[in-house]
Amino acid sequence: MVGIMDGEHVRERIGGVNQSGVRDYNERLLLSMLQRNGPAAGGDMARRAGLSPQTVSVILRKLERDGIVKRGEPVRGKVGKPSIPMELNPDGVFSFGLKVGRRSADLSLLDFTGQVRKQLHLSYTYPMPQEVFGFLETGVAQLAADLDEDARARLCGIGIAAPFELWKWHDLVGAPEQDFLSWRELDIAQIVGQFSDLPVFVVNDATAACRAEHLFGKTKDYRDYAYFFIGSFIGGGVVLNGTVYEGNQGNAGALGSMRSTGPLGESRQLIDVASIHLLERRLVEAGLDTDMLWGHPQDWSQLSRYVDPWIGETAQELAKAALSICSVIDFEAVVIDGAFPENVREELVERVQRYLANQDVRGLIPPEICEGSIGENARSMGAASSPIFTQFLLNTNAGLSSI
Amino acid sequence: MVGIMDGEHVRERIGGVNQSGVRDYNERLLLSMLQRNGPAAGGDMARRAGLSPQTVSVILRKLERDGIVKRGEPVRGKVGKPSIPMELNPDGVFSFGLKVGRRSADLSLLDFTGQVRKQLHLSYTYPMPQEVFGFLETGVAQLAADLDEDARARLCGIGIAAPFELWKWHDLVGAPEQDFLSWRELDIAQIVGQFSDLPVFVVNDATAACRAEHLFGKTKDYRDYAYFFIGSFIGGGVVLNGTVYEGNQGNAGALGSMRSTGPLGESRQLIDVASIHLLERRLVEAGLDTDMLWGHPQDWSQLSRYVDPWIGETAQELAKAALSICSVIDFEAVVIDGAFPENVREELVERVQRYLANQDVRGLIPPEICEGSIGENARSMGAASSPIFTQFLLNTNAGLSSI
DNA sequence: CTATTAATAAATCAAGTTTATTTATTTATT
DNA sequence: AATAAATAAATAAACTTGATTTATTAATAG
Repeated sequence: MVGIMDGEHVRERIGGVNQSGVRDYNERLLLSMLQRNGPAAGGDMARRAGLSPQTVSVILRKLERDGIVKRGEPVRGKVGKPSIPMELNPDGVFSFGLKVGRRSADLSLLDFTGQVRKQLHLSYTYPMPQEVFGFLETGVAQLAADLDEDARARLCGIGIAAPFELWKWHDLVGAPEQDFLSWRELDIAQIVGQFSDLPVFVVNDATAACRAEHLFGKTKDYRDYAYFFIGSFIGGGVVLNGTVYEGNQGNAGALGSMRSTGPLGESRQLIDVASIHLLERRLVEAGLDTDMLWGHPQDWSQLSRYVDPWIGETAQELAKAALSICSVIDFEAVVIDGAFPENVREELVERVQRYLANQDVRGLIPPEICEGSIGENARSMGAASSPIFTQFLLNTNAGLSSI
Repeated sequence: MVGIMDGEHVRERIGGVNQSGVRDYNERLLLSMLQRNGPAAGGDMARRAGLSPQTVSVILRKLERDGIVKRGEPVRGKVGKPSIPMELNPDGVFSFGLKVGRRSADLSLLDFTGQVRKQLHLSYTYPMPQEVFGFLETGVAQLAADLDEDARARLCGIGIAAPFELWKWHDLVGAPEQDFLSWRELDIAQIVGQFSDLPVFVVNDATAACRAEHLFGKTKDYRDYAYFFIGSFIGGGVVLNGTVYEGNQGNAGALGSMRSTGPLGESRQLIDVASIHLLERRLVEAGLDTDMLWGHPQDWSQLSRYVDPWIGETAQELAKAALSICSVIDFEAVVIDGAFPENVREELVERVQRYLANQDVRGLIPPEICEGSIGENARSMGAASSPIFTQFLLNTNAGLSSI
């Protein structure tokens, strides 16, 4: 089995490959194919993977025995024996995902196919470790208690999505610097380890959202793309070679730090000119209630007087940033999502496309600009998908060398 | 054997792995270790690669039989049987590299260890296909004729480094648009195929330079870095996970297209503000002879009145670009090289470091800025290294799936 | 001479491939 | 409607490849 059952976690190897590495690779490959393209018969998968039908058969039967894939309905109507499509077993793997945000935290229980089975929510004025991890501890216990014994044994980890260097936020969120600095000293894995034996994965929040979009989103199947997630603060993620790329230091896709230039030629960062907190500030200045921004379901239609110009400015900045991004890596597309209503996303993407047409693209292959499809939940879903990805799916950026 | 001898070229596979894939991977891994870290004994390599000594022994003996590695002098002085370090056989593989530049083309014959064995040079006012490929054809014939039969059989390919969308250059180089457009229709592999059976690899020129630096340079062994090559026009390359990353569409590291902003807030590209052609133009405006820029060996000391301000402006732009680049991928370093004298490179790097200190690095891990070590020849050497890399070394970005 | 280490041969093990068989269908024929 | 032929899927058995384990030999320092 790929990982969880025998407690075999992620090893960082430098080097050579042996047969069990091959088996692990091929297992992950088949699971990734099912994850990405949906149910498929063994013979079909063999053809696509370039493996012999027998090999695929052996691997699939083992995965079936382990309960992480299951047989679908036989497909009749063609000559010959009907084919039996195999599919991921939704109940085969479960995972927790915690998103730590500017104003709230979400805890999701995800199944193997990316369905959010349960979700808990916590609001605050700003996040503090004790409260957040208290929420996580009780939440994990509560959600796990609702599962039957078999499902509980199939919990494969806890993913935690938080902004990079959260402790530097104190001025932005209005928290006392001294208190907030305690985030810095935190060993998250150690804290979580005190109340759970599940493996813990800490990820950048926007990278988590990117992973959710990549694994579970409806976006076209691009091999390489950059991803924006516009929340209180804008962030980004990067997909290379069909796999989310976190970066050697875990800080790839820090697109909020892209340089922009103000009207007076002064240097700014994207985070200062293309984030929802700008819109929020304008609402505050206008004496309006900012809770309208974060309602469930989200509806910004009452705010169009403030939202429309915000979309315009944000789109302009995103268009410029998109091209700089594509100078570094020749992404096929730039995908945009965020914690806003769908019609806002749609409008934003359309405007970016329009601005892009007027940019200087010498030396570049201009990317397609398209909408993400998950929205606000992307971060906690992406957090939860990290343990699943690491233990069951194929990282095409790591080769065999670091499985 | 990895490739050349049995004429087995690069296949793009999508999928699964079998035993021969494993063998190929491990062979490439051992060769890459020798390439990167120099001679090493089998046992030592086994330890580092995490393979059994036996496996390494078998592979090395085969590579030795094939003549691409050879035994070094036994190392005595330690207890036990002396170890026999293995090393790449310089005469084991040869490759041609053609650089097509703004004012000249270079053809290099490279050996397996990266030594330029022979080099030919062609100058022009601007490059035209017929002249360039004529030079390549006669040059390849001439250099091959100088080799003995065994060495000739070990030629593994022709790498060609040219700028992206060369045909769009006509206004920059002062060529008649109509003539120059013929570059566009060109099927380079087909043209070269008419006079040579060697496999042909076309690469972006700056990416080629980056590969030369990565394989043969003295730069510290960073896992991920961005690379600038400043020639007539500035270009870039990208190293991810210890391997040069060309990009899905072959246009990764198009750093010349990074956006910059002029004093009036107008949008410009790096290529317009950080290239040697700017310096050249100023020399022309001052009525000076631009040949001083391109002499061999290069000496710009007479030009300091023009060079110093150029360095300053270039450094400022590079510092800003470096941070945008590191927002996309969390590179450990930014390496700077170019077709200029070493003291210019040194000064430039120092200034970039100084400018970087004043930049807004919120949300980023600031990269180290350091000097490349190869200089002008990097592009043709890098071009020549492409066939060697593709056929003998390990692409850690491709996994096993696309070897 | 002994302890130690390097290199490699022989036997073993793991995983993919090839070939052959079984099974469930559809399609053609009677 | 009954039956045979063709086809395709799935899998079992034998085979092949390549890494690992264990044992042996070689060379050297002390």
